[in-house]
Amino acid sequence: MADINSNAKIPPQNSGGEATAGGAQARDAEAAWDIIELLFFAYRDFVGDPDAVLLKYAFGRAHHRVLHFVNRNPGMKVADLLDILNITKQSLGRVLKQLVDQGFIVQKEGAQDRRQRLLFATAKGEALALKLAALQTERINRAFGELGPGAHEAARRFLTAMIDGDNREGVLRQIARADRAKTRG
Amino acid sequence: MADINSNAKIPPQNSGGEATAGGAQARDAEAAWDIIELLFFAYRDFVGDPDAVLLKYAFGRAHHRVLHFVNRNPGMKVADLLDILNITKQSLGRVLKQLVDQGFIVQKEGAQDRRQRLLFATAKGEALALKLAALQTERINRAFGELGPGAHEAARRFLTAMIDGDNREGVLRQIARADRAKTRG
DNA sequence: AATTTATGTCAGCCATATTGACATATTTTG
DNA sequence: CAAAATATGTCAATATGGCTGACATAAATT
Repeated sequence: MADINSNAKIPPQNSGGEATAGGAQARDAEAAWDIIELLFFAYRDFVGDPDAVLLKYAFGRAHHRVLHFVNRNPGMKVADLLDILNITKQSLGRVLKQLVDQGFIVQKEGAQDRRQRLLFATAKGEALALKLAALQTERINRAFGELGPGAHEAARRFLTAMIDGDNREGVLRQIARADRAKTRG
Repeated sequence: MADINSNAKIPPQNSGGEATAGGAQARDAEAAWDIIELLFFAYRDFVGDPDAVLLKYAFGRAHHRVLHFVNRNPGMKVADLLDILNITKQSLGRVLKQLVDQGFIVQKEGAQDRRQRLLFATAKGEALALKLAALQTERINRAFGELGPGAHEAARRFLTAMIDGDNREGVLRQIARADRAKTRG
């Protein structure tokens, strides 16, 4: 299980009588198969939502990731973005250049440190970022609507607990900071 | 936000005083930013676990996905796998061939329909699939351990609700069927 | 017998990632 | 101040995992 592409239907199974070729099954009883697979399918659908919109701009998911985090963290450094995305600067380079060239992101020289190229979403970039987030929010709110109250908090707690322990605080701080950044405006 | 690569630390933010280039923020108040980003980071760490193991076999996430579903659904048809992964047979071909050539998966002619090449994990393949699932299960169980009882059920409900409505039943059936398949052995 | 289905394969292309080397400007340090 | 470190960018080559289109084969269905 890893990242995924997009949607697909679960096909009818042939459930034939053939036995598995392997021998040793039984002690995988405790494996959390349900969560592993639900996470796979849920995430697949979740990231699939924006794809149609991105297609119209000839953008891929790489662009989405960059735009999302830049929009959420106005003035972030290139190095910070690289750390969040965990890609090389060469990989970021191409995608970022396209976003800048097409006016979705601007880079401004750092005030204290003029080597830095701080990243900002333009109005155009923010509009796209919000459109994409709205699609995903729609799915999330639909889910919370189906589940009872408290579902949001439960999901937040579950997802937080799934993050690497040594990184969790940083993530929470980052989310809180971004919230502030985007709320004050 | 979309699929991701692997781990990375959240860097300190420069939180500079620069204002965003865009103008319109404020009505994104209802966007579920927290869930969007938590899902991103949680999934990133979740799929990152197996990467180190896969590296030793010179396998990628594509191999993991194939091996996972074949192991969970012994005797599945190639066409079913294509539908679950939502890739083309040409894409599957390369990865599947490597798994077959290296003895992780075997293909058997269908009994009723001899055109079919039913897929089975070998003992070797199952061992690897279980090893990878164990890593992910470890993370999941750690999370459920931190949260109280009922966390498993809550997570299951949340993730299920996040799946496309028209696909949800199929996913649940698929998971249940796989559980049966691997339990009877 | 003709058609459809399940699968495989060849060939070429694209997006996104990688490593390594090197360049430039700026800040920090000895 | 000179040297070293840092932030960023860029060139080139390469790998992975997707894609489309075309075509092939065997077996099932009509």
